[in-house]
Amino acid sequence: MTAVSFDLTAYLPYLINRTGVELAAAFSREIAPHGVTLQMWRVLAALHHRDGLRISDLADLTSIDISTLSRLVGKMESRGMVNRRREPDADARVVAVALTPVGRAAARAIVPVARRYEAVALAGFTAEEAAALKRMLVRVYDNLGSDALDSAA
Amino acid sequence: MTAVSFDLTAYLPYLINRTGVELAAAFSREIAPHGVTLQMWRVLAALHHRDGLRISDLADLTSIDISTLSRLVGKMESRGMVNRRREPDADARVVAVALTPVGRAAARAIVPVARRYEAVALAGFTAEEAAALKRMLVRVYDNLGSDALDSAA
DNA sequence: GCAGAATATTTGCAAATGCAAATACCGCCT
DNA sequence: AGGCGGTATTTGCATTTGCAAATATTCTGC
Repeated sequence: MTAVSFDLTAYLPYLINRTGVELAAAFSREIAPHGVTLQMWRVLAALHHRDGLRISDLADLTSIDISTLSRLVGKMESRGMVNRRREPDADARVVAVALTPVGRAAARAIVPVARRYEAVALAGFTAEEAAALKRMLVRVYDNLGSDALDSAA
Repeated sequence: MTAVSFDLTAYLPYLINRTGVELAAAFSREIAPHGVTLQMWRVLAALHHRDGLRISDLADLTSIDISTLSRLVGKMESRGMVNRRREPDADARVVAVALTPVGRAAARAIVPVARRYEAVALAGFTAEEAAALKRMLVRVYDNLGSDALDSAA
């Protein structure tokens, strides 16, 4: 600490960022053998959770920028993991992204790895503690949603 | 949920990632007026916490890749926020990065914003809850450190 | 004291990223 | 019916990113 003393190691954004980065790096290594990048996994997981999502829904669910996602979906499509369709009888602006059998198989193959990985992250936690952690993360996320950033000095 | 049912919304890496991304995006907007990017703030915060760090220490503390950091420090140096020095009587491979008065002033100006921002993120939390959340994040981080990724199926 | 393994940082390069503009389409209002 | 503001996605473009190789320096064993 210099001057205005600011304890980084007790600063929530710092703790969340480093945990997220570490989690991402380690998990990327885990799934690399499956020929899938972390971002691709995020898309697969979202579609596994609920198939036929629109690009913008995927953006919400994966926290990936829409433009990046548009290109990523294109890449995944060319690899035969997903397909885009414009529903004929629906809003022609929206693109529904759906898993192909290949994509579904990849998702199914990775889900157990993801579960195991979560277990590693939560080693030593009781079910109660893990649930409490998750609830708190949801609360933090919700706090950020309602942009309460006004009380300027 | 499709087939193998995987509840994304209760999946820790998902919860952490989206919170981290949201936190980063919102905070970036907050500090943009200060002419500082989020990554620059991370470096400033690390140096404010402890000045004269080496590039590799900064990488540990900020979770930024070393090569990215090398370039970022260069940019910050050219903006007069930090300076690099090779200590004459020490290991000549290492570069110590130190805040300049300009960098220190920027850090001091942003610290209150950061504090306020943390308060927004933790709105509705008791001090006890906030501390519990932080402790758990540290535990998760530590769990990932000791690479316990072996129990292959 | 010196060759070779190890460590700290920088740099080359291709890929990923994100903002903003372009495109395509919807739907309301008159 | 027709224009206009709004929404979904894609694309242009400059920047950021990260891996791997290059560089510079230290350390170890002989």
